[in-house]
Amino acid sequence: MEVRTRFAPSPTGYMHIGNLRTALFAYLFAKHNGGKFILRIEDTDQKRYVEGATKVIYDTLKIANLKHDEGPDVGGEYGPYVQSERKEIYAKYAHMLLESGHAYYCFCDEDEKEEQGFGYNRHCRNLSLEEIQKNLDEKKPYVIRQKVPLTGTTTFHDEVYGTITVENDSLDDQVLLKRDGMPTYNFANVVDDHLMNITHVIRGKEYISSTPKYQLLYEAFGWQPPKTIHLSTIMGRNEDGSVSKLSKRHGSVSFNNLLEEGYLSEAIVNYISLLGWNPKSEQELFSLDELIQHFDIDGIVKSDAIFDYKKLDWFNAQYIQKLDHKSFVEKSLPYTKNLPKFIQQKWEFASTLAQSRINKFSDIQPLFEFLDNFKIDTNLFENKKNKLDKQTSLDILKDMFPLLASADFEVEKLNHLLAKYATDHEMKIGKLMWPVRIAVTANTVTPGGAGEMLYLLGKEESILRLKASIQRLTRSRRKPRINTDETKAGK
RNA sequence: GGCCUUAUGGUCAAGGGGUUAAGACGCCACCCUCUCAAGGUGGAAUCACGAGUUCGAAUCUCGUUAAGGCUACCA
Repeated sequence: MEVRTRFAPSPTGYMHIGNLRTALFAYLFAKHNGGKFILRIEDTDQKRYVEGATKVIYDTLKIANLKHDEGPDVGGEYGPYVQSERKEIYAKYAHMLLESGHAYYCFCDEDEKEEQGFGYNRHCRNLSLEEIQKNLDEKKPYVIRQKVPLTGTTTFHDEVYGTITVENDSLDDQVLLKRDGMPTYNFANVVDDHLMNITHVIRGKEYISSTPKYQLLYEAFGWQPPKTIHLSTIMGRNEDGSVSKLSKRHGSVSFNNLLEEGYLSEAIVNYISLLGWNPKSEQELFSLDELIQHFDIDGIVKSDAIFDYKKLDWFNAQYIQKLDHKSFVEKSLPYTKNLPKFIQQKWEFASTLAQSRINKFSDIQPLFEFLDNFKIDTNLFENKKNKLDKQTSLDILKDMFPLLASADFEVEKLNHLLAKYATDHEMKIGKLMWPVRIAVTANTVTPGGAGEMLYLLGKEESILRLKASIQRLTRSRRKPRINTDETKAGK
């Protein structure tokens, strides 16, 4: 039999990363088994209708490369694939249950509950035919509830959690059809999964508790229930150390936000594929095709996983480094808008410095923006490793200055010039590069070496900064003369 | 509260009676190096607790604890 899985999101307007992971696993399982992956929109809650929300779902699947074989937008022989368009179907099946005694009309108010807090008090469970008819004639609003057995147990088998049995008296008479005639998720999902020939239901484990009720529904209809594969929850670490379901307070949790921050879709997919599943090998970097090839229920982990942004960063950095120059420039360009002009103009070059230095594209801004603020601190010229103090730095810079002033500002030429100067003067390369780099950037930490920084700043600006540094160095040397005498005396 | 589920380093996790308890991220150190990255090498760090079964338990059983979920006319 052909494997058919489905992804059944409700259109909320954004795609939670946990949801995307469910879609991924459903897709991978179907494709690994040469089956079909179906998209169904679960929009039975009309109060929560969000404009444009289905588009978010289509876009997400498209960007993540999870191509569905059937769905509202691509069609298929089991449509319609939007639940709000299937209203009559659910009504029909609900009435079948009514007739077979597995469901009943309930005319209670919406807030009718039992005092102890456990579910509905079953007030309407045993209404006489006359009472029901009377209420119906009076056009009293009603819902249809599932008539769950009061005794016995219900058992189902989950492909990852194993066999689970519950007492029927712990199950409530859940609503199947709402007052507005729409089905609840709990009912619609059973009807649709059957009608759409779904063979494997893959969903979050928060549905485990409801599965016995679905099981009862399948039995009432005389249907063969699909196999279930429940997935652990993706959690987030709270500030106080506790964990809870991944939500906004933990960071970006929607696929879109992550994309905006500059994570690559492939990296996100790769990372979340390893959350709750392991390939039983040491491989960690997987393309989607490789994921399809290796995916296996055996590797699904039962315990919850905490989303680790640091590890996502690592995956993303791996994917970024693999990008060829052209695509890196292309993808990174939108993140350079607020950078100083001179860097934007030289982005072709600056991007090569960025590529190995960022985890995500939004790291670009902080990487380069400091270059716009030039505030020299003469202490930065002191560097023990290169045996540099202010005086030697000044000497080097002054000596070097005319050479740079007449130099051709190309990276290779600059680096060559600098290197040649060092060897000519029997100087360690670092001893020369350090003061030059500091002199033009006013920073000890820069995304590249002296040559790269000079080139990035351009000749005019570099010369200006060089002059300024020399001036400041000269002044700082003059003032505390008494102190510097010591070093001179030592020579 | 009731019911269901889960429990190996900080995180993802392998291992399902005998292992020096893999690997990855992160962290630390070193190497490379004009700084920062990248890359390389190495290191610290784990079986929630208590009983039981067994020659032997991270692994099987029971209990405890902790965490999460469900208990909606949400999904």
